[in-house]
Amino acid sequence: MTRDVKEIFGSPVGSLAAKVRTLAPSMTRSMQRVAEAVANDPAGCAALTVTGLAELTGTSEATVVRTARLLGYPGYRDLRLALAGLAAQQQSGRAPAITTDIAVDDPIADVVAKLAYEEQQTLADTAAGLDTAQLGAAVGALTGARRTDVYGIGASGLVAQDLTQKLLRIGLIAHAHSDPHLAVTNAVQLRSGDVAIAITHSGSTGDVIEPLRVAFEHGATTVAITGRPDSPVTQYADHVLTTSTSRESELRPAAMSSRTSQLLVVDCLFVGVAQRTYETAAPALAASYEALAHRHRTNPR
Amino acid sequence: MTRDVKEIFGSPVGSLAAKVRTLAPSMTRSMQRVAEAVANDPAGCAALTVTGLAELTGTSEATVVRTARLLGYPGYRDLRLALAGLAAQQQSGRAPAITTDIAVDDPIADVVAKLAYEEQQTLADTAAGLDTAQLGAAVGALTGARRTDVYGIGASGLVAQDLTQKLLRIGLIAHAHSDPHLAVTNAVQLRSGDVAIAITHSGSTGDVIEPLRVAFEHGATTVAITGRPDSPVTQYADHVLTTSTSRESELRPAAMSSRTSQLLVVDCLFVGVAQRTYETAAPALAASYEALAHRHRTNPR
DNA sequence: TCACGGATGAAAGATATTTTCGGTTCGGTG
DNA sequence: CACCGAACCGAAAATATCTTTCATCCGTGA
Repeated sequence: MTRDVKEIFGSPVGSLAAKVRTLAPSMTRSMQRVAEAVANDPAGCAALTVTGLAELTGTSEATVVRTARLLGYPGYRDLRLALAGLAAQQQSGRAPAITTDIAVDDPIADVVAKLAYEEQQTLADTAAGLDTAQLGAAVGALTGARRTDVYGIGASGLVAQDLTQKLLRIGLIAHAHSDPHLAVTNAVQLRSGDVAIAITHSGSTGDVIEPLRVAFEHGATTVAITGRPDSPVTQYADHVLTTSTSRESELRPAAMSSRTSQLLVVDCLFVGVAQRTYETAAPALAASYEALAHRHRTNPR
Repeated sequence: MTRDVKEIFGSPVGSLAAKVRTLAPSMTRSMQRVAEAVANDPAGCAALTVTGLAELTGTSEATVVRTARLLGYPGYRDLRLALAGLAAQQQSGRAPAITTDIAVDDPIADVVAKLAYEEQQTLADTAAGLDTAQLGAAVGALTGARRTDVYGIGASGLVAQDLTQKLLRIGLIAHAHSDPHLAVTNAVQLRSGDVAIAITHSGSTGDVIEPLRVAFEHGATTVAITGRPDSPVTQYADHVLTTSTSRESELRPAAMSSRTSQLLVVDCLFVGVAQRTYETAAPALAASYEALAHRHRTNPR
């Protein structure tokens, strides 16, 4: 046979349409119909069986197989796999382009995509902007602390609790305070060697600044986790950990991205401390996991 | 026009590895072997027939088909097509970034980078795996609810509180419960038209399942947010929202990524509800922002 | 130890793909 | 105009592949 059949299985599939055009002249009428269908709608054809494609093009299975052969595949099965790949590439090629704000009439799928994208963005920004020296210093302070108090209100209060839960798990003594009065009352107890952490996005939440100030004045090592590195809270902070602030919109208040950002910082603190106290932290983590096992119903299998 | 660009043939293609991770715990040993082979080498497996893959993994055809089913495909044939698509994407697109686990002696900068990367991964996986139909249904239920109760314990308890805070801000009546007894006591009060949401990564936390069951039996619409779509909690859930499970390591327990995942789902719920009740939600959001203004010290430049 | 329930694979059954083969069309030819 | 041959085409048989069923096996808990 003089025509040189080039093996394209495993080579870029993007040339399929071109190949169809090249080979079209040497095809019989029915084969052209099949080839055309395949070139026009790879994804759709990938979903069809030989019989289906034969019916769609008004031809027979044999013709479909012959066409597949002509296009360089061992049979229809392999053409179909290649089509699936092509379809996937086309799909992924289309950039989601989710740069716009979330709109009131966005379908739910868009909401998911946009939120996920924005939170990813927030994480990247936070990681990029985080001062590792400050972080390291904060970790150092936590590692040697006699006790640690964490202040946060509203959404930041949950982050404070999250940090506290984690620190407790590795054997540190930590408390979260969201009641301003109790926070101050406790802050008075702190002294050198203790750590106080304030979490506030705006950096100007009085109820959180106040206990930090008291802790600061009593000699505790103070840390601020805030999105505004020039805000009042930093005034009383030995170490400032900056969270990133992303675009906010009406349907996505700042609290949402700041929470993501704060949690990343908190996780970094936790892992940092766990590293430095690995000898005690690892068994403590294992133990707390163990202790909870019986609270879970037997796993179905 | 369908907005689900990730979907081909009804199954998300981009998240296969994530899906394997999510479902792995509920798989039998042999099925895990098959799933692992598929996740490790999509391209290679796409070239194999059922029999071939069965031999490769040392199992039987039946097991391969069962695994394909579990992964959400009608049969092996469709899994194979999806694999071909995945392979094409991987080959053409970016090489999948491989990160190592966080090690005890990683410098702090690496810790930040790895954590941020893994959380981003978790977000992407969650978004890809989230069933928008279920999400939409849950949003619909929340929108018309007389009242909403949210159950969560430990880290999930914080997520429950986060959701509650948000819903309250847009004028819904919502409560978070982390005390199992109080939760059940309150669940008894629920009736048709009310909504109960259980948040549990393992899906088998008895203290969270119990109130959901009670709510379910009293006619409330029930929602489960869990990383195990086949776990006991789903038994009493009208709508199941699946969070993704990422690789966990000693220094990065599962709780960390599950929290990220859960929060994304919660945010989606919130935004969804806010969209549908925009007329009342927007002013409510503005009002709550307004009310807090005086609690912040005047902002310095 | 035994009984039980789920996990597993061998083989039967169903479907899809490939091959075979004979009918049909079409252009050329006597 | 009748005939011939070659290529085209599709129905159906043959084969490969996938799916389902069912008996066995294995681990588990009493």
